Amino acid sequence: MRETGSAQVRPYHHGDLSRALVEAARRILEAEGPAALSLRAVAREAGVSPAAPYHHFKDKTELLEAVAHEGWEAIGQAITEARRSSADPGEALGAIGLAYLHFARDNPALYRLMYDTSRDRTSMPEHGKEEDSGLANVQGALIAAGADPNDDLELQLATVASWCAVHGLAEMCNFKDFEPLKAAMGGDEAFLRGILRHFGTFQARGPKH
Amino acid sequence: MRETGSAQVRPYHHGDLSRALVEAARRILEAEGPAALSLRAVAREAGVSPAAPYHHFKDKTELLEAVAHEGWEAIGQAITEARRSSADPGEALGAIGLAYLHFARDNPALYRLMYDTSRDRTSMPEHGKEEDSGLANVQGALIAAGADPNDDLELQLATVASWCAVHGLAEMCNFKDFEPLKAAMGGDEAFLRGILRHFGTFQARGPKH
DNA sequence: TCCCTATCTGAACGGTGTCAACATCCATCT
DNA sequence: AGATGGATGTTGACACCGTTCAGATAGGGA
Repeated sequence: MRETGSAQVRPYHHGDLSRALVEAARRILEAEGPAALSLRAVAREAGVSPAAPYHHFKDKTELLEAVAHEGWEAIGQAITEARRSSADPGEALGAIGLAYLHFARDNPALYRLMYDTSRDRTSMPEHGKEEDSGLANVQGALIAAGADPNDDLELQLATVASWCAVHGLAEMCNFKDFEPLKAAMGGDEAFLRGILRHFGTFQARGPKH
Repeated sequence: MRETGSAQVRPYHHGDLSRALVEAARRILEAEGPAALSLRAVAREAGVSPAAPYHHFKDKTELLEAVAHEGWEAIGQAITEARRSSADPGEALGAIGLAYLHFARDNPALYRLMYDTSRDRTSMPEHGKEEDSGLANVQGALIAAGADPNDDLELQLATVASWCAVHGLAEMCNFKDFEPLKAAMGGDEAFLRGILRHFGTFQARGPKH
C-alpha cells in the first residue's frame, strides 16, 4: 500500500511478488467483482507480465487458494473475537453467527471465493491451529451454551449443523426475494437475528417470550 | 415435412435447437463437470456451429439459466412428491429436507449451477405456480408440524430458516472433512438425518410451552 | 412463383490460462 | 574481485473461450 514511496521506484526483480499478487487479486475482487479476476488482470495490476505469476503459483487455482486462505484467516479471527467479546457465554453462539454473517455481507466476493475453492477441493481449509479454528470456536460456544461435552457425536453434529445453517443463510441473505420480509422485520440486522433465532443458535434458553 | 413420417432422421435446419442445447449442456455438466461447460462445447455436443446458440439465447448466461430452470423444476417436483408421500404430516418437513439433500447429492453440478445463477441475479427463480413452489411446500409442512399459521412473520422466518439451513448442508455435505463423522454415524444417510435433527426440522417442534 | 424471415455457418476479434525459450539480476564460492 | 548458478521476470506462442457479423440456406406465406 506504500507504492507512493518517494525513492525505491522499483525493486530489482520485484521484491515480494507472491504477496503482491495476492493483494492485487484481493483488490480486483473487491473492486471489480469475481468476473474480472483473471490471472492476467492480476499480473497487470501487480505490474508484471502475464507469465510472472507462474514462478510463484503453479496455477491460477493456487493463487485463488492463497486469496481464499487469507479470507479464512480473517473470518476465523472475526469469529474468535466475537466469541471473546461476548459477555454471556450463552450468547456467544449468536455473536459468532452474527460476526460470520457480517463478514460474508462485507466481503461477498471473497466469501464466495472461499467456498468455491473449498468446494472444488471438497474440503474446508486446514482450519489453522486448532484454537483459532472457526469450528473449534463454535464447538466451544455450544458447550458454553449447555451442550453435553461428553457426547462427542452429538457435539460434532451440532457443530456442523450450526456451521451449515449459518453458511446457508450467508449465501442466501442477499437474495432480493427476501426484501419484503427484511422490510417487515425492520431491517437487515433484525432479519438476520430472526433467522438465527429460528436456527436455535441465538439464545441458549427457549424461544422468545 | 410429413412425408418422412416416422423416420425423422434429421430435421432440415435442426429441429428444436434450444431444447437440444439445454439437453447437451446438462449432459456435459453431469459427464464432465462445470469446468467443461463452455458454450462452444455445448454447440459441439449438439452438432452445430459455435454461433448457432445465439439465435436462441442472447448469452451463455441465458442458456445456463435455462438449464438451471429445469433443475429448479425438478427439485420442486421432488419436494412436492416427498411431502405428499409422507404419511405423518409432522414428518413431512424431514422428508422434504431429505429429498432436497438427495437431489443435491445426485446432481451436484446442476445444484451448484442453480445457485450460482441465482446468486448472480441475487434472486431465486420464479418459484413457479405457487403450490408447486418449494418454499410453499416447506411453509405448508411447517404449519402441519405445528407452526402458528396466523403469525405470518414468524412463519416466513421459519420457512426461510429451514431452507437456508438445508441449503447450507447440501453445499457442505460432500466436504471430506466430514468423512470421519459420517463414518462414526454409520453412513451418509445417518449423517444427513443427524444434522437435520439438529436443525430442528426433523421432528415437529410444536408450541409446547 | 418469389421473397421474407428464421436459422445456421464461417471467419474474425479480443480475451483467457498456460508453456517454453530467453533475459536479468542476486547471492555465493573461489 | 569475478565468474557462476539459480531464482525471478519477459516475450511470444498455442489452444481455447465468448461474442459478433456478413453471408449461405431453407421453409412458409404472398
